[in-house]
Amino acid sequence: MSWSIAEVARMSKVTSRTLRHYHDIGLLAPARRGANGYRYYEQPQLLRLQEILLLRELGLDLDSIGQIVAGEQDQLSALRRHYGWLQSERERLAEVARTVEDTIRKLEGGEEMTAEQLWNGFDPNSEKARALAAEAEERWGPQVATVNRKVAKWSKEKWAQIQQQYGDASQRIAELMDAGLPADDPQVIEAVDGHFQWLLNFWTPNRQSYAGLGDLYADDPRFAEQLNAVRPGFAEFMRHAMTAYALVRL
Amino acid sequence: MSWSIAEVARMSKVTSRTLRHYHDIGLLAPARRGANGYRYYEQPQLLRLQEILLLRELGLDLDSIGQIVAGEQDQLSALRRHYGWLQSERERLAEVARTVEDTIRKLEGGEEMTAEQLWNGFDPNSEKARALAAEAEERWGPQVATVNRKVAKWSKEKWAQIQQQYGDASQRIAELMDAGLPADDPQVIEAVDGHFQWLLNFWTPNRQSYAGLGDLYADDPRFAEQLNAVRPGFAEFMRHAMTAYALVRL
DNA sequence: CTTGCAGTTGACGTAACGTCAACCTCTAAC
DNA sequence: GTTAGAGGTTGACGTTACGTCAACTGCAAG
Repeated sequence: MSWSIAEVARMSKVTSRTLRHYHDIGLLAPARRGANGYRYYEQPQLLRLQEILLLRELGLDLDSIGQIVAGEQDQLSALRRHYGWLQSERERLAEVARTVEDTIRKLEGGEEMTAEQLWNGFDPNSEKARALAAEAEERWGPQVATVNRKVAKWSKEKWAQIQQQYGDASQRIAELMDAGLPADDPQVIEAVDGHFQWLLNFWTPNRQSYAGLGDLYADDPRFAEQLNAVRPGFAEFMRHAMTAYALVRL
Repeated sequence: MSWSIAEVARMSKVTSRTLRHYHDIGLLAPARRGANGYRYYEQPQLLRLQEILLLRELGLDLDSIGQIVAGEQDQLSALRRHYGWLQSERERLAEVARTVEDTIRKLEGGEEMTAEQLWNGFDPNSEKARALAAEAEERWGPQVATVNRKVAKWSKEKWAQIQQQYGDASQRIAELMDAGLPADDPQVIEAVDGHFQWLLNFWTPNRQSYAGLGDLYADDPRFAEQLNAVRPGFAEFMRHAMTAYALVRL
């Protein structure tokens, strides 16, 4: 039993380009090649591929992976080394983040906040956020209260991250809108998934509620104002895009 | 007043190649070019360079930096976005590290520890480490006790990181030894700096004590055994290299 | 026989430079 | 006046892990 490159790609959720690349760098050669040059893989190659992908998920580079699967390096010591690297990299990022934070504070001291800096409006302590939260609690009940309690405990780091996640998602969607794509274009749907993933930080929508949130975005002037600050007409575009997303994916 | 590319490079601690690169990508053009094609920079360029380097230290990519110094993007919102990215990247690494940790534990369950996995021998709870610590305390007194108390509080992440720092440093030195370089070669000295930096996690040596440690490495059979496991003759090489380092740098 | 999907081999692009190579220019010493 | 040495120039390749064409071939179905 042997499989073609596309079959292997589908089975292992990698692209055929990746498999060709692995062949090029000698990480995973196919079992044989057809007279036409096609690559054919068999059981042992699949097992090796699984091993490779497992190590890849751990963040190891292909070179190290190659040494490990070839038995040239001890897997355990390679992982220990990698673990140490991960820790120091993490610490480095933490230090950089601290410096960035200090810089932001210094800049904030001198400058007033501009509208752009408030583009997302999701500061949990803002008037607007509090008003929305109270209203939401009244309209949707105790679930919202749970969310409110959850997010109140988030650190400023987590807030910054989620804020940026939202910013990135709407930015991507807005760019597709700029490109003239319709709101139900597959690319737009895919980009809306970024918004959906972001929303999962707060609650888990279903088809109805996600589309409903889209309506709220366009109908509630406070939301609409936020969104249209990104691009004129963005709120309406989001409504359609979210509805399309809900239909296709939820 | 104008400066040549090498002068600017020295003043700002970047390479001239970097300055040429920044010119190529339009991030920092020189004030003028001589008839011979030489780049000449003046005050405004230096200021702009300082700004660029400051942002670079914060981990921003050159593209974003370009937009900021060109005034096309708000510095504050760019930094906020970057801060969010740093946090999510940090969290991603933490998750990967956890997975790696789990994998290591699984592997450890099945396999015996090999000599290679113990190459550094710096597990603080090992017999060997305890014996050395007790002896050191007897020989060098209360300073060692302080260090012992300090390291006892380190987390396993920190230990892994420091362990790997040591492993990397000795690996680099050993490779230079393989290449046949003498122990006082500038490249070796530079590599020994990695060992010195690692040692700073424990205590701060001076010229005498660092060279003394080198002697200990070669003379004390317990240390020598560790080191010679990396490469035969490595302990003796380290003694010379550390002595050379102490003379040149300390 | 055509259509269309799936396969092939290049080759370029990505980030931020490091590191040659081959050649030119300046400065100071002999 | 020459020469050595430091410093300048423009390419161009290498790094990571593929994505993304482009141009072409193979194979099965209508």
